[in-house]
Amino acid sequence: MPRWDPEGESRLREAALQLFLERGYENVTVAEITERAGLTRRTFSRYFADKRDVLFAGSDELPAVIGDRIRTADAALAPMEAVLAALDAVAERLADQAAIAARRQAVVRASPELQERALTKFAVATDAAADALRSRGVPASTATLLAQVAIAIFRTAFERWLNAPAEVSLRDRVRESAAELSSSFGSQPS
Amino acid sequence: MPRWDPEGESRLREAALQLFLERGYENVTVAEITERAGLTRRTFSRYFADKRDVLFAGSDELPAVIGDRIRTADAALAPMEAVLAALDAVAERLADQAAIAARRQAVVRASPELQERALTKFAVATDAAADALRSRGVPASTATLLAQVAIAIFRTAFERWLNAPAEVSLRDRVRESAAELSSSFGSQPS
DNA sequence: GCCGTGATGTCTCAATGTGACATCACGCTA
DNA sequence: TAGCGTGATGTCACATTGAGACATCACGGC
Repeated sequence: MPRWDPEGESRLREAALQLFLERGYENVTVAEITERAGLTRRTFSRYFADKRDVLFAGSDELPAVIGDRIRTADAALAPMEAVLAALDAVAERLADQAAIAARRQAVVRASPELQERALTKFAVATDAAADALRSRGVPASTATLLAQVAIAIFRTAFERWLNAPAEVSLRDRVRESAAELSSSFGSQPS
Repeated sequence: MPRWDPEGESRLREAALQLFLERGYENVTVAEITERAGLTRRTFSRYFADKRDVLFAGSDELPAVIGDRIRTADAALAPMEAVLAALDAVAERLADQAAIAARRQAVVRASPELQERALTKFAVATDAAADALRSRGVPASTATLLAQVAIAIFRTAFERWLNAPAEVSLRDRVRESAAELSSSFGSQPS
């Protein structure tokens, strides 16, 4: 491959992650990323919609996984049960990604712009879950509510897991968070 | 005021909302907004951090309201109860804003870029609620979880309310959504 | 051995966000 | 009443981004 390596996209992702870690997202220019990757600014735009997207490529499969699992879950399961089962599936997919996830999260945490994009990624997953719930017969706005709550549970679990990946599995963190929320509704003094 | 009316900011907001409704967010340029408002592009940047912000100005007080209410809620209330009480307060603040909110939501719904910013605004409210919960002694990650769920409840309630503002009050929609979620946890077959 | 296809480069432009500095109106003060 | 400082606005310039139009080059199939 004289003119270009076949890994243009992954080289761009890696170069971007490196530069972001070195100098911070806002202090890195697209031209610098492509320069390090040996490509051109125009080429960057062909792989990624915008500068932020270079960090989130690959996270587009999780929403599909969530939707599938919810749809194919045992029909006897209550909606929330089906959602939690789907989160288990996602947790297994991410089980070996702790290292990469931590590196990326460090970058995201330092940049409001990237946090904003991360929220849209969560929103895409939320929409996928909500759609799947509706196909199980859950009313539209109820489905959205449950989906949002599910993603909230997962985000909490994911964060706890990243803080100590070796101690408790992501899967167990999901169950822990769900149980915690459930008990917040159950024990209501007054 | 010969050279400039004192209402520069509000004129910009109104001009922007009009133009967005007329031609869609992406097809409107900052220069056009300022032109309609009788100002300059540079002045726009002094009022709003970026083009999206012109739609969300004024929504910065709600997080403070939420935080205050959670902090000042009866100390005997369970965390989730305190949060729901705070949502009641926000609901009352917005009770008479249905018309404006609907107009703005129409614009946001049509633009992914604006939806992204809307998510950030929700995130700010979430953070405020989480901080307040922590000051009540709720563990950090539990506080974040409950705050996210609270905002999810509110978003659901808000959407239902906008669909029929005259039928059920926003406050009652909040309670309705909360009860719905609670029962999703309560009735778990198998 | 040629050629189409696809990935990449080059050139160009509109739009955005921002820094530096000028300008103008207003209120205060002597 | 004149002058002055302050704050809001305008003017100019620049770096960066995202995208269209077109050229270029390598590879695989015929």
